[in-house]
Amino acid sequence: MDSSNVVDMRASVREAVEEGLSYPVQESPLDTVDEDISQEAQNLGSLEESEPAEEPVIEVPSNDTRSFEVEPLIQAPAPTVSDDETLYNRTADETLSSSETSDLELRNYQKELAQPGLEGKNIIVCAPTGSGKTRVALEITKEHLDKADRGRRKVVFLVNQVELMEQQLAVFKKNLTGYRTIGLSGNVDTKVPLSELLPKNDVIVLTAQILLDQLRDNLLKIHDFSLMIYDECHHTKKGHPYNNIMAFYIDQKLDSPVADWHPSAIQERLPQVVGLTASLGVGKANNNETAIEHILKLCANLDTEELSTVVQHENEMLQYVNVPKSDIVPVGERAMDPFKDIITGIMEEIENKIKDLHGQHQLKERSATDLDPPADKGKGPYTQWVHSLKKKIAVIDEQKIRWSCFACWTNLLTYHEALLINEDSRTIDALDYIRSENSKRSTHRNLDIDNWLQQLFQEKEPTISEFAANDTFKNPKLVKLEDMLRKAYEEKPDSRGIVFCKTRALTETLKNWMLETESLKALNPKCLVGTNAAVDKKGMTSSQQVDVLSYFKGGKVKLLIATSVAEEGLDIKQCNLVIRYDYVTNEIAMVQARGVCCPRGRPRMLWFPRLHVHRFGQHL
DNA sequence: ATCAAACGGTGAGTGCTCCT
DNA sequence: AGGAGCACTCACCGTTTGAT
Repeated sequence: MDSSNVVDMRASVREAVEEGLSYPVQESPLDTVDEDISQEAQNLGSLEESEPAEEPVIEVPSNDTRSFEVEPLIQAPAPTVSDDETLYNRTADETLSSSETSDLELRNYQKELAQPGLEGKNIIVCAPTGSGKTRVALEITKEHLDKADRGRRKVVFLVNQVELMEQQLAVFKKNLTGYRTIGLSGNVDTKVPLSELLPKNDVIVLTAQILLDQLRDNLLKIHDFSLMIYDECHHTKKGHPYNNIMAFYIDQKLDSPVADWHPSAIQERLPQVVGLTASLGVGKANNNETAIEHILKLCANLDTEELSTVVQHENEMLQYVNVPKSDIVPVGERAMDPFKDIITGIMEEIENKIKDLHGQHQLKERSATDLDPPADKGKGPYTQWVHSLKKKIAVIDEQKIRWSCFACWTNLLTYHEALLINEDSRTIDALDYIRSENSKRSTHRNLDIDNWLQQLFQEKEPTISEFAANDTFKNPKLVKLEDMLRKAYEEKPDSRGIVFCKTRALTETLKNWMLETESLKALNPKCLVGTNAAVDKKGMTSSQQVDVLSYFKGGKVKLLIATSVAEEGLDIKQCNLVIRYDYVTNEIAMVQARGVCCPRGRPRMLWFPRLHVHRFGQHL
């Protein structure tokens, strides 16, 4: 299907929803949200929280749709065996404890969440991570399957990551006795196509892409399933596989005449759709209208009748859900940064050289302004400029000048990257980076320029080295980080922590820094990054990931330094300290990461938001 | 087992238009 | 002139698939 079709479809359904043709989604309760949202907008982070939990609970008497505040209304009293949702651990005692929970009754608030789903409605279950959404989904699945003859009903549980598939499959297998459950993902090496597995199983746990491929190839139809559950359903938008799958659903729905849009008639042909999420998010919205629109869009995409949130038993839920203490720690930049000054000097010389070379070659009318770099090196605009410069150099005809310019350019890029490293990490890391890049550089063309460039650096190298070793110019961010980590682990030596940062390279330099720092060495920090990048680009293989995680659980590694890979889905029970190292993403990740910690001890979120850093600098 | 390619989401920055 | 809003590009991260 053409993607423009998808969009149109979506729009028309949305209109239908809004006009009340199919399901009247009441907007009025949203009014109660207004204050909260505008308040958030003023919040500096403004990501601090975005609880869609405050969304309308349609058809539930909702005179008091309250939000779960991030601010700890109640300090979590730390139940001993926490939630059954986190079954990532597969050690013996963990499995034991989870099997114990399997027979437990649903908690009241979970019953509340499940209720509309049990009635067969299309719902989105919206509750914080750790509240046991999977348990709710299980209950709905069970009820759904129990109601019909064996084999007549098929449930598909969709996830967006391979590891989640394994996690959820384990939960379903353990708790859904009497039914046949199977899991499938791109990583599972099976020659049996999904369409053949389907008749032999009652519940299938899938990564979304698999189902999407089958639908596209016409091997499966939406009505082959009677219940679809979307884990982390806030992804159901734009071109995400979830949304593409729902496009098939909506296709089928629109195929039938409007007169047939009677709930019971629809149920005959279409599966029930259940979404699970901690937070629907508000997209790029920065005001109420667009926020509401975003949420309505998601609801339309998932053909949702009702948003299920906890209202009546909120207090009970708060006992179980982890409400971490969250701090924002403003940190200034280095008061004096000789490294930056020296490197900036070198870069200016190179920039001028490029201008010269370019001038020799280029015709007059080529505007020289293109070659004027932004004043602030080591910042975003400069990144843009450097990369656009590459294109300009590439079109120089004369080979020798092009080569020379290119040599200058690669140096410039290296220095720029080094400044970025210096910003978030140690000067020595930045210096090492320059050194290693320099050693990689080929000089086989024997250009004068290479010597010139090398000399430029070598002249300054001893001075830089000296500064790098000088404690006076330490990065304040690192000083603060060390301080916090040291205190946290002194207070509770058996803590586990995660530091989130933006790039893979930064995870590496932070790890090295910790290993070379006396007070942090003992934590034995390890990096956790995604599997996509090749190993030589600081990527990891999935087996390495598993290793690191098991070390972390076992306590051999007490601190993880991770990119966004650890944000979603990975439930790491023991973790009670989360630090976002100058890394602010979006409100969903925020809510997710909050859920990563367990309620034991005193979980904390600590931010180093860039915004604050800047503000602070100005005020000083 | 490993890698690259294709694809999608996100944030940040740029340049354009429109409005005040 | 200056700001808001929008579409666009880029870099980065993630996933899956398929080839080696």
